[in-house]
Amino acid sequence: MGSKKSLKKIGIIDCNNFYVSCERLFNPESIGRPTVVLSNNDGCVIARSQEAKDLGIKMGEPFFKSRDFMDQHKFCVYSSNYNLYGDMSDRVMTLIKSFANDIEVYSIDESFVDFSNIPDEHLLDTLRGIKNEVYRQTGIPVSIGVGPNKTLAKLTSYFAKKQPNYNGVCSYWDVPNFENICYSIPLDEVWGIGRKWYKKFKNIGVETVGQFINTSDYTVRKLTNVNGSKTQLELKGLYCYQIQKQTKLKRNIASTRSFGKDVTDFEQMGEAMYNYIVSGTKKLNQSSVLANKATIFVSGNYHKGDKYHYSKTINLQNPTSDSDEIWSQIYDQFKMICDKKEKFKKCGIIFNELTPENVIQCSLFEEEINYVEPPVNEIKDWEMKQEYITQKYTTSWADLPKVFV
DNA sequence: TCTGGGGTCCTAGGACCC
DNA sequence: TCTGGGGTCCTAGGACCC
Repeated sequence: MGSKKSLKKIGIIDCNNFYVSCERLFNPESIGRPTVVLSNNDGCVIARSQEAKDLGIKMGEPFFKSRDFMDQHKFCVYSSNYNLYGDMSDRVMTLIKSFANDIEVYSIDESFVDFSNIPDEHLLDTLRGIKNEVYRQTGIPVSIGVGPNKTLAKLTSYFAKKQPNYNGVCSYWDVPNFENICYSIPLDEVWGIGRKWYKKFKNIGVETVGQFINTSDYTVRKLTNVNGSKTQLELKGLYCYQIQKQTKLKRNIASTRSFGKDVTDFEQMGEAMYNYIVSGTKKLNQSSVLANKATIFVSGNYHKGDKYHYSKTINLQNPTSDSDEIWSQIYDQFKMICDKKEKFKKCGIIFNELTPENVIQCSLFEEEINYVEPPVNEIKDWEMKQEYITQKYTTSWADLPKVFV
């Protein structure tokens, strides 16, 4: 037990069924009923309550396919409301930060926390305390896993959720026979092993975490990349992925969207793209950065077999967040990639090589930009669908009820 | 006329994550 | 009829240079 002292104790705190939990705070009628939250365009299911999971609703399932089933079972269905989730996330993360210094906000509903300074004998009590306090102050239930590194923390939180007796808090060092249990955990439950890699390993007879750990590093490296190797090392107990205490500057900012319907008209494509440029530049401004490059793309309806995707990266003449400047500079290339097909389902723009806007850049040769008129069009096939949005409560935080106190 | 290797940079595409 | 959006990182391959 003494050797444990030298190890890191890395925790993962994640919110259970986060979007559903947020909706339930303001729509209490959904508590106890199967509940789902839909993606943009009400396209597919991106969050499920436990009741929905128990009824067999899968993550990413197309909504139209299970709509009738959901009606029959009296589901509560919500279009996604990212303002609400973002606000709730801030509250939860701020609270967690008040308990621990070294925290990495990893996603909207998860953070890694370094608990290394907490004595072994107090670890579980501390974690339970955090779980209870987050629930008491925000109404959001969380699960916590802790282990010697991020990968094992994640795997441990899988236990915390799966096994009711852990009550949402689980330590790697308290799981009896962890090594043996690994032979009953499917490899794709591991953080860092996705669908494609799982398939590759399955093909060579490696299907469980235990088997993966015992696969030669040569094979792992051959079937994956350096990150696959790191994942294997972490499962063996080594520490490879650091906690990022400082939030890193974003490297890219994107604005992309699927259309409500297929779009065939170049004018409409142009209008959609221009709109995404405008909303993308708003994000640039919010982050106080300018873009040096822009990648534009158009693609077909993947699910209908139109698997084409054309993209082009454009070097912008000056670092900029001006939508008309950007529109003018991408226009020719955009027309070119649109000419390759006549039917599209999606397009977007990704800004790359971002620089802080307060750093003034002087270019030696100020080139003239040939401005292109922004498009105007009446018909908007590309606009998205949102039938189940609940707008309330997101604008006024003073009205936020303190539930579940 | 024929023949090379090594380096950088860029981009597209593919894997992963939530 | 109807299948998300926004990120990160890695790698292969082409262009170009010496």
